[in-house]
Amino acid sequence: MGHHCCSKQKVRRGLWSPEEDEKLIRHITTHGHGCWSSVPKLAGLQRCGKSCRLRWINYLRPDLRRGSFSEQEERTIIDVHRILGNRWAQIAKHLPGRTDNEVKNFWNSCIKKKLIAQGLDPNTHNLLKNKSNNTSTKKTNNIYSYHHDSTSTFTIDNNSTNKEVISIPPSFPHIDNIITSSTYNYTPIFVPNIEYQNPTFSWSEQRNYQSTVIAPQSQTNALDSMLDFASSGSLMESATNNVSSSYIYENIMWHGTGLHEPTTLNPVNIGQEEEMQVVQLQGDQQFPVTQTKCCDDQEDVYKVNDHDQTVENTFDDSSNFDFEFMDSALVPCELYANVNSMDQLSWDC
DNA sequence: AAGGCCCGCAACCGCCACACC
DNA sequence: CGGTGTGGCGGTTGCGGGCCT
Repeated sequence: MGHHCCSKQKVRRGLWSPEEDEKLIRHITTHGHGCWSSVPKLAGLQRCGKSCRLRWINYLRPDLRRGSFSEQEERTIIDVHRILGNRWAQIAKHLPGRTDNEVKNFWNSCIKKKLIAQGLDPNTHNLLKNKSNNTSTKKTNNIYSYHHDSTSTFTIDNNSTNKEVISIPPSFPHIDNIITSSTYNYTPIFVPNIEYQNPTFSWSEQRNYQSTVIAPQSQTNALDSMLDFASSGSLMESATNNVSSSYIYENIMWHGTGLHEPTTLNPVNIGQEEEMQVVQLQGDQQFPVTQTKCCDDQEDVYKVNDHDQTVENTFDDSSNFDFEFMDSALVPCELYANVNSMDQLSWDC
């Protein structure tokens, strides 16, 4: 087996010795790699060209950044992965000095587990759904996870037989204003100086019910309300949720955080429409968005009322996503870090 | 101390896209 | 236009070190 370039040769396999590394470095720094298939012969190595290339790119390159990933890098990986999926090479481009292999390994060994522990599907970044107890009503399929900052998480499975409480915040700020609409303030995280030649509208994600839950002081115990919800499957939410998401609109990637105002949190209300306002902060235009959540396991349909036009998009995972644009639109983590992270759900006092 | 197990990471494998002939 | 070689990428494997019993 093996690659075409090394099928005829007797090649070494396995870990590289320091001597082999030295030969490869010496050859490439003096001659460049040129055609990789000729590198082994020219460098005096009994390796296949492909192996040489991999060793250089992933390990020997002088511009590599070694060591553990910073929190900022981790955040960047999660955020970009949310949009691009397992496109490790593309993700690595946003992390200077990191290789696709490194990012992939870090994802598989670390981030993946963290997301699962947070109740998130590492593939979709959506809330994990409990498929094991698929009974007649939809509500038994849903797990709602509530997060507050990064220090604690508690998960409520609305089967009510599985309530795991890891920690509960000791107190909650008071909320005075009770309004019924949801307002999302979107800020562009990348504003290219281009004309809108090819308007796109792509949600990278929507996550309705993963949010910070802030109970009013009048509510003696937030946990009680959560457990009410868990047991009944329905609860008039006496809380204000921070919600964040991002999407692409008119070739601009927008990141939004906002308040999902008190509403009915009810897993059986799937199919009902939920209105939200998208407010463009740089400019005067507003884009009202109607978001319709369809049944489980079906596509979500989003209607965008853009000015006087209505654009309708149907999404199946990220299949309609403008990958090419994303590659150019996403910025390195140093610049990216000054916007609120999509997952950063902090107490809003 | 030794054996088993787990896990991170380097390396490999297989596939695809593209260039060239 | 098809065959071949090469680069690139994502998925997977397996080595080896650390930890536990």
